[in-house]
Amino acid sequence: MDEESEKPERLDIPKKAIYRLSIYHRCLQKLKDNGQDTVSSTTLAKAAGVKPAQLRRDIGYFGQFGTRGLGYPVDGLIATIREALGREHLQPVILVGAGNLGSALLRYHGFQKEGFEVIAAFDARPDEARARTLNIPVHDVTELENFIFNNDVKLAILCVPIGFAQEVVNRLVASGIQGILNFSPIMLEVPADVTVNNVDLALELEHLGYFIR
Amino acid sequence: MDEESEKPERLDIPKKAIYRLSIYHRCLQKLKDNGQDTVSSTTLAKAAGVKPAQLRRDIGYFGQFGTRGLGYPVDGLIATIREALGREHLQPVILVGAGNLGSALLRYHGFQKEGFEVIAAFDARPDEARARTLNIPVHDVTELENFIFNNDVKLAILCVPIGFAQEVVNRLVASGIQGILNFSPIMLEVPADVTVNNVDLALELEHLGYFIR
DNA sequence: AAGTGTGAAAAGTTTCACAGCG
DNA sequence: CGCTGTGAAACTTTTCACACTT
Repeated sequence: MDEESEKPERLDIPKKAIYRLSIYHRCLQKLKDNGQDTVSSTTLAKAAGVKPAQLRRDIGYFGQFGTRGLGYPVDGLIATIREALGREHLQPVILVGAGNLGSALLRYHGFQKEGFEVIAAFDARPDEARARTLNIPVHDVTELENFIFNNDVKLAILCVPIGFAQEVVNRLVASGIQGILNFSPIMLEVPADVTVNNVDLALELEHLGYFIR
Repeated sequence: MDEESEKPERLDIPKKAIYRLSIYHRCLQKLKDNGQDTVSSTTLAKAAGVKPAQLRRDIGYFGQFGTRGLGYPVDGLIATIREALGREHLQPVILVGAGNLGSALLRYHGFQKEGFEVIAAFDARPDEARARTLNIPVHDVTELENFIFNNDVKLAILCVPIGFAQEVVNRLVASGIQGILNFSPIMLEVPADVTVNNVDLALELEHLGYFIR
C-alpha cells in the first residue's frame, strides 16, 4: 500500500504514473506490431487515453528518450518501461484459493501474455476434478511455504474466502512474497515492504452506482 | 471516466471518496451485525484503513451526521451512504461475454451480496452446456437492445474479447446503459454521461512488478 | 472528556506554455 | 517546423490542528 523503503530515486514517481506505464507499454507493443518505429507523444497519448503533456512527464521520470522534432523510438521506450516495471524476465506467480474466481483466473490468459507465469495454485481442499480441467498443478495449501521458498516466488494472487485471507497473507509474507494481488474484499495488514493491490469487484460495481441516475 | 454532466452538488466530491464510501458501508454493516449503534471516526477509520480526518471529511461531503463527543449513528450513516451510492433499491445488471472470465463472474456472488442482481448474460455464441451450469439465462447477443430496454437496465459488466469491446459498448450506450464495468484491457470511448470503470487484471499484476525487488 | 466539523496548510498530480533541440 | 523536456501554475486530495458541541 505504501513504501518508504530502500528503493532509490523511484520514490517520487506518482503511483498513477506507474499504472499508466503499463498502458503505454501495451500501446507501444501494438505500434511495434504495426511496424512503427517512432511515435510522438501526441499519438501515443491518444492511444493511451491521456494528454500528451502527461505522457511526456511520465516518461520523463525515467530519463530522456525522445528526439525533438521526431518523437520516441518505439523499441527504446518498450525496453525502458519493461526495465522500470521489472519485466525483463518472466515472473513466476502463484495463486492461492482455487475456488470459482480463482479457477477462472487460472484459465484467463491475460497474465501470461503480459510476462507473468502462474506456476502453481494452492487450495485448502484441492478439487481433483477441477484441477484436471486446468493445466496448472493445484497443491494443498500446506505446501505453500516450501514451494514459495524453492521457486523463489515473489508474487501471489489471493482468492481465498474473506475469513482466511489475513491468515494466508501472514504465511505468504513470512515465506518471502513481496507483492499480493488481493481479490478478497478486506484490508490486509502487511509490513511496509510488501505491496498489496486490491481488486474489489463488488466495490467497482458499487462505485458505478453513484454515477448512474 | 469523467462527467461534467447535469448532476448537482456532487461534482466536487473526490472520486476516491466515492470508493471509500463503499468500504465504509461494509465496515458499518459489520459493526451493525455486532450490535454497535454508534461509532467514532477513529474506530471506523481504523476498520476501513484510512485516517480519521479523512473519514470525517468524506462523510462531511454529504452533510453532518455525527454527535460531538459521541460519534456517528451506525444506522444513520448506513442509510446516508446507501442513498449516496444509489443503493436503496436492488439494481439490475447484465453481463456481456460469457466466456471464461464472464462465467466466473456469474458464479461469483459478491455482487449479489452488495445489492446488485445480474439478471441476464449475453454471448455471441451462447454455450448451452455452460449455460446450464449457471443459474442465469444466457441470451444471444442480438437480443441485447430489446432486453436492456424492456428491463430498464442501467449497468453492464463487459467481458468480451478486445476486438469486440468497442462495438458492444456502442450498442450498450445506444440502448441506454449508463455505467459499464469493463474487464477488457482497452480504453473504451463513451459519451460524457456514461461512466466506465476499468478493471484490468493484467495491469494490476504489472503494477506490482514495479514494487518488488 | 471525547469526538465532530472544518479552515488552512501541505502534499500530490495534472496541465500549461514555451524555450530549445534536431 | 515539429516535437521533446520541463519550470511554473493550476488543480485535486490529504492531513493537520483546533474551535466547538454534547
